[in-house]
Amino acid sequence: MTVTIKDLAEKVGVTVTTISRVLNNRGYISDDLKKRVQQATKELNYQPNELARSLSRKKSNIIGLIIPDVSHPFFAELTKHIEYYAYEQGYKVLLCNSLLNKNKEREYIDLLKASQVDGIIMGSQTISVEDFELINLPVITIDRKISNQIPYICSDNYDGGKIATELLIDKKCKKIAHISGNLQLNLLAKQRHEAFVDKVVQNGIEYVVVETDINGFDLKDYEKLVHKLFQEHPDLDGVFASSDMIAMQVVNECQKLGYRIPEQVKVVGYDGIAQGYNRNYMITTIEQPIKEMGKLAVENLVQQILTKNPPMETILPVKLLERETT
Amino acid sequence: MTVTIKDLAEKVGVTVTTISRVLNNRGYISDDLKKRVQQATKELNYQPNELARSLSRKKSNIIGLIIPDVSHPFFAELTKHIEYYAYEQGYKVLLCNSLLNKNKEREYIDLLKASQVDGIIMGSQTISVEDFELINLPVITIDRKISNQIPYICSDNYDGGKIATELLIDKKCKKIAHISGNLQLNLLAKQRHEAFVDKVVQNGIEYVVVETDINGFDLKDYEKLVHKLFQEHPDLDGVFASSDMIAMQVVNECQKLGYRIPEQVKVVGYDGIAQGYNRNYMITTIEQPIKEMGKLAVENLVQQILTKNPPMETILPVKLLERETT
DNA sequence: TTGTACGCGTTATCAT
DNA sequence: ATGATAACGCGTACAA
Repeated sequence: MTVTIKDLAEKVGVTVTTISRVLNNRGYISDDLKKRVQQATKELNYQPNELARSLSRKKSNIIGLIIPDVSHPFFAELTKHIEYYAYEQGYKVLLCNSLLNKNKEREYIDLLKASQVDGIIMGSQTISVEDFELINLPVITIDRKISNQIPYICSDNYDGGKIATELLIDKKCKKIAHISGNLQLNLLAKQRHEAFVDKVVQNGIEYVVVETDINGFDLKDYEKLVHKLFQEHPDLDGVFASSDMIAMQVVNECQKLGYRIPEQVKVVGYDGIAQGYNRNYMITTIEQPIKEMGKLAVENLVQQILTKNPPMETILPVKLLERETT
Repeated sequence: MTVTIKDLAEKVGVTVTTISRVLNNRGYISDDLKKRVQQATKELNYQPNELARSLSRKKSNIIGLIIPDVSHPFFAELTKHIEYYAYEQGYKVLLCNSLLNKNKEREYIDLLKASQVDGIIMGSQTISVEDFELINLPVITIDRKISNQIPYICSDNYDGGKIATELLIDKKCKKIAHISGNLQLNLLAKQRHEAFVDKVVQNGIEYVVVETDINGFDLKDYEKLVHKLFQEHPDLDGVFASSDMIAMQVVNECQKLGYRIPEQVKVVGYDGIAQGYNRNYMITTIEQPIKEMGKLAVENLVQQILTKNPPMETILPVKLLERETT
């Protein structure tokens, strides 16, 4: 049924070796032969079996992408760009949603290794550092520094937190809340929190910090969190949310409560998702260079795969997008 | 370096055949041996090579997912559920964004075949019917009927269009616009358009139809389209948009123009994306059962792979979510 | 410029 | 209950 390199060889009247050579452009081959092979390839509709190739070459040209959840807009966009650049470099991407579930994450890592992927991009982060170091495969993490052995890529979280907080302070906010991602996950994103605290303390501003649940991105949880925040602190006049999704909830809650934005309450989000939910909302935000992050993640990983030595640390600049909520 | 089944066999003191048997639970094996193998597997940290397995078995347990763009919230969510159910059934998913580019789509199809995927879920749809039938692999399409040979899955587009249009008519709209997806793509989604036209004509309502560009989901294009629509038809009092993304643009444009919603203009969207951009926007919408679609797509495809005969046609019901824009 | 023969890691068929 | 060996489809020293 399936036509193999043998059939091709027979048809052309040479051996498989020669065919393989032609197909991979290795060594010397006569132009005449080249054409005959191409011809036969068309006629038989031959397609090389990548599985067999990978097995023989010990290289699958597949990279694994582990993220918490593609349906989160930040990761959706990141995934899009990763896929794009991976394809450009000749790699396929195997998509893995960990759902921030430790077991699924670990299982996926094993599965990826068993599948002989050439490398892994980790945008998820629940397993321990030790588990991580057992991976024994090219890996790059997004927004998390695991150890000195594993390259990571992130945007300048501290700077982002600083810019956001300073903006609110400049705009005369007197009591500012920071809604942070979960801090136990030990992401670099927690530097946004650090910058926030540094700035409000430096300026002697009253502040409050709350953090989201460790289990992911449930909008309803955000809703509750925000609701509770304003119940306990009705006098807030500034909010720095650690994602645009959260910021949207803040805007909604304020509308419900009848607080005018930006007159009474100012809101700054984070991420700057291009597909524009946020853009529609016109929320002031700190934009991460998601496309660039995806691109560099792929490039760094490919470098590792080719046993070059890519940078261990890649920190990309963020940008303030001031819109209608400040 | 890498430990293979041979190493295991040596260590345990049997042949690879026996090991393979134990690993795959085939035939009779003594309990004692079972334990020794498990023991050795742990000690050597052995992991079967899925590539070799797939090659030998002629089954990769990989399914290809071709969609226009994961960063579009509808597909992001669909992808999430597809990945979830695929994983549950023991399949990995290879992610392919066609970006609605005919060539990339075709290249990806070839790549997937070469990679020996067991089947393909097609959420993208630019290539021709003939090209499609050449695929010669289990395939299921989302929202497109290709031929009588290829199963498809969709929600009830006609009903959705009907419900949306009727709602606007019931609410006394006198001039209604429908912003449709591109009709040349020949998606089943065009039935929304058909239902719209049927209903407005039946009721003698003034109407106008515009359709989006064929090249994808650029928000800026939506913006222009909507802007132009209201320029040419400032007297619109109802809009049925074929996606929530577009509906959001309509809401924005109305705000810019100072049209009050829902008093002066009523808006109905489509999709009902759970992650809630729309939910935040509180746009009345027709909800597609995205999770169910993902689940059934995977199940149908797996059935095909196992050479059962799954249904050729799966049409799921939609639901009106009435919120604040009608 | 082309061919021979073996290896990649696993499964499957037939024996024993 | 376990083993020997071919097969899966391709790549690659080494030869010729």
